Amino acid sequence: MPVRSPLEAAAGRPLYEELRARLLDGISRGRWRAGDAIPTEAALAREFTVSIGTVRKAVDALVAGGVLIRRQGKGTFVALHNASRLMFHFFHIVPREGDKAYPEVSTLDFRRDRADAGVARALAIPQDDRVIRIRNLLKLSGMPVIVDDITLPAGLFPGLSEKIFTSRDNTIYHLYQSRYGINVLRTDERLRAVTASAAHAGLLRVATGSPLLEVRRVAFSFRDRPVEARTSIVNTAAHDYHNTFGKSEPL
Amino acid sequence: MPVRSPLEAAAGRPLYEELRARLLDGISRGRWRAGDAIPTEAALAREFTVSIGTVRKAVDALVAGGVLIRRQGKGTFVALHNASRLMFHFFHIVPREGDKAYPEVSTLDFRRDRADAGVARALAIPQDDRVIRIRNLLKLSGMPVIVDDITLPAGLFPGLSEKIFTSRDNTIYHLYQSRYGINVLRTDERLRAVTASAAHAGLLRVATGSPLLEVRRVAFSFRDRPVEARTSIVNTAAHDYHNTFGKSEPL
DNA sequence: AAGTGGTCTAGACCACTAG
DNA sequence: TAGTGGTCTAGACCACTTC
Repeated sequence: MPVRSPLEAAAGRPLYEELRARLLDGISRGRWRAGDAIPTEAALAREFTVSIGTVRKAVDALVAGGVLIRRQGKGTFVALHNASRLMFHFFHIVPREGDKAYPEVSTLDFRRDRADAGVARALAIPQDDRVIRIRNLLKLSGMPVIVDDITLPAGLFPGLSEKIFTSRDNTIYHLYQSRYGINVLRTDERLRAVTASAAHAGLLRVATGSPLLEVRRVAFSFRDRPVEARTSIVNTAAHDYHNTFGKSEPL
Repeated sequence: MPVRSPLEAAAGRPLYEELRARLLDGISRGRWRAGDAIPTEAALAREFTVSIGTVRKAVDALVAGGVLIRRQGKGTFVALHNASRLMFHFFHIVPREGDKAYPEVSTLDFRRDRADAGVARALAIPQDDRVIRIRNLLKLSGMPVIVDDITLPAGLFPGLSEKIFTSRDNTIYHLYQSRYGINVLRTDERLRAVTASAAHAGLLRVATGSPLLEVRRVAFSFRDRPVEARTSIVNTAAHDYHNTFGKSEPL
């Protein structure tokens, strides 16, 4: 008799949907951690008493959502936030001419604070809850282009210090994932044009009042839980915010 | 003996990939037009001598790409550009507070011209090729918010006149599709912050030099053929460019 | 009742990875 | 060689739409 109850045809829900939810639950509860292999398709079929075709359909959905990664001949793994995945999915600033480049990040400020109304709403936490605020300067090809102001709910990142934050050998989202088990699956961004404040103008080496691009981003993890709020101020003199919609359909 | 040759296992390509390409080809060549039903899954399986499962996998891919739409009990149809699809996929300007609203469009200018270097590159046509230029003003809740400058390759839109353009009863992309068989499947957008020119300032009722958001979009049809270049100037005083990345994974 | 897409099964065989 | 995911088949049954 299996430890887990076999899937039940819960309320008209397809079996593969139910299985997908169970797998996602297993990941978010830590049964499998980022980088781990989940059981083989045959093993999952046995465990949940469904056919392999149904397992594949459930796994397909999670692969499409960026939660799992298949490697033929090796297994199916919980997605890791590596640098290239981040660049591809969540970093949208590119040179107007030339190729996409990796930013060089320096941390200007790291402090603990209380959530103001705006941040509290974005992160779905009570006002005055503890948060961590970080200011980063991002350079592209040596030129300062982006000022990031990041706000994290302190409760989700226990023990996070400036030293840990700045000594990471990888991206920020990788740190969230490897140290705190927080996988960023989705982001929501709102953009507007603003004029440079004196502080931003100084950091980005433009005149006060210059037009800059403001990107307000909220990052979400499993169950659409907000885990980071970020405001980026971008000098778009030589860079664009770039984006495509719809899949390319190679014939 | 079928009119079309049955699928051949072309060069290590999966059958469903080959079938997907054939279906896309049939659509882009007019075998089925927008709004038409394609043959039933059983009929396609017979025609191409594959199993229904393989047909479903090919159709799945085209549904995911927005080319086809399934309707249970009725059939599978070539996607139509209706207003809600457009709003959802290709219109990203939303009020900072409140719900997404449909824009009210008025055409300020309509003329024939020759492609300059920038437009020629964006549309992949020779410089000095004939193009159609259109300027639209978009109002949201009665306020002028966006100035659109649209450039179309004239060769793709024979006989398009200001009267036809402005008397349409639906969206612009719907006109492309219903009158010229051009389905917009993908867009590529680049954003930057600019300062308002005198002309834009007047149209958008802001001060000259105000920060505005510039969106440069190229729209692509089948085979990644560019069919429209558009520069939008947006007053982001009360509106945002809004965008999400990654799928939401409801548990 | 007939026809459509939607779900699910059980299994065969292939392509890739590792020891 | 053994084990993994990837492709493909043939069919059963269900849910929805239309007549």
